[in-house]
Amino acid sequence: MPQPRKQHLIDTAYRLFNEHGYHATGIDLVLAESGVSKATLYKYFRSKEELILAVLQQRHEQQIALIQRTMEQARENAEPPALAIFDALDNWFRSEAFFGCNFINASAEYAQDDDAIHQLAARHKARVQQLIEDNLGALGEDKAPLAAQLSLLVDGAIVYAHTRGDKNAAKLAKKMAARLLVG
Amino acid sequence: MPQPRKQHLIDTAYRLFNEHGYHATGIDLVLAESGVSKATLYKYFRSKEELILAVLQQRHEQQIALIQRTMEQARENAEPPALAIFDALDNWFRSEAFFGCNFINASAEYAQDDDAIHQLAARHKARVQQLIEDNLGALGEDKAPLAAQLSLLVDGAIVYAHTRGDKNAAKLAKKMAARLLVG
DNA sequence: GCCTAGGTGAACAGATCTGTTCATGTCAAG
DNA sequence: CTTGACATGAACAGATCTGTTCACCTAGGC
Repeated sequence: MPQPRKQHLIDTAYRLFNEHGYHATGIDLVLAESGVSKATLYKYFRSKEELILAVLQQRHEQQIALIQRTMEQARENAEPPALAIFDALDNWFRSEAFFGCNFINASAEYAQDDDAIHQLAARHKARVQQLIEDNLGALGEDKAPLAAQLSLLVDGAIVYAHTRGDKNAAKLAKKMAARLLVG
Repeated sequence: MPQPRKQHLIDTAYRLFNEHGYHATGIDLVLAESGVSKATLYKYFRSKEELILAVLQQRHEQQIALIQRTMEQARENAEPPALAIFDALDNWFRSEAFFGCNFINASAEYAQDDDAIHQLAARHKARVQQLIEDNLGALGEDKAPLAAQLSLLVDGAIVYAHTRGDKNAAKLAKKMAARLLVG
């Protein structure tokens, strides 16, 4: 087993950061909830910031994989891949563990754009947007701005759902996305 | 002069909360930057949370007033008031002091939906959406979902601009909004 | 001059934060 | 049985946090 405790720390921290935010979640709480000792945490991570970055990095990879799977499945069903993202959002909003997007929330807490955490969030969003663009199919040469608009809709839906506690945000955004795709 | 120090505390705290976030901004920093003593702060506010709520409440009133003014001016110029909001966003994104929306950021840091700060943010967003709905003009009976969609676009533009540092988000959102309004 | 209201500055309490150190415990391989 | 790798628990340092208290100062009204 490769580093089971490191992984357990990341998973526990991920949950707590979501529920209570990054600054509000102390290292001691992560340790208590995970049952790992403080010395072990600081063996795997040089600082709390490094733990945060590891959590976001893992979440980044999971999200990208989920989006790719969702789009692939949609293409098999002869549906527009870009629209399928909003169905995935809909599922997410209706799950118990929805406290907004990790990256948007991290951007909010680390608001300065030269902060490493803020920049990681920006890179994640750019990667998602690129993924959308790559899956637009044969839609003329204006793919880039269209992907940007769809990406903006994704962020809008997430924030709308979280701040207002309104789980219908994904459907709302999907209608707008569908309009964009018909040209 | 009615309570000039109280106002000064709110203004200073507003700036610092924006730049560094709510948890990351300590009371002591607000005091140092404002030049007010700690005893005075705790005379006007029973706790840090109350100061945060006062900052958000003031920001709420200012935002509502700005949106109303923007829409009124647009109507005088025979432009769609709902679209004018995105021009106001564009100005905001290009100003120096743009660190995202106070209410979205506060929602992110106080992620639990039963938190007083989270709820104040939700009420603000609902009020803005109501304002949009009231200014849709003669657009059939489906004003409510249209206002919700425009509100989602506003949030999307703000988050897009802040996380990615892309100031063109307002124009991107405005194009989508214009599409929605033509019916 | 005197009183009062409001503000300051500084000290203080008590909690909590990140990060370090180290003696002890455990367990598997040789 | 011994060794080594790994983890624990607890104490510790030092900073920082919110919130309280109080002696002092200052300015305006009488």
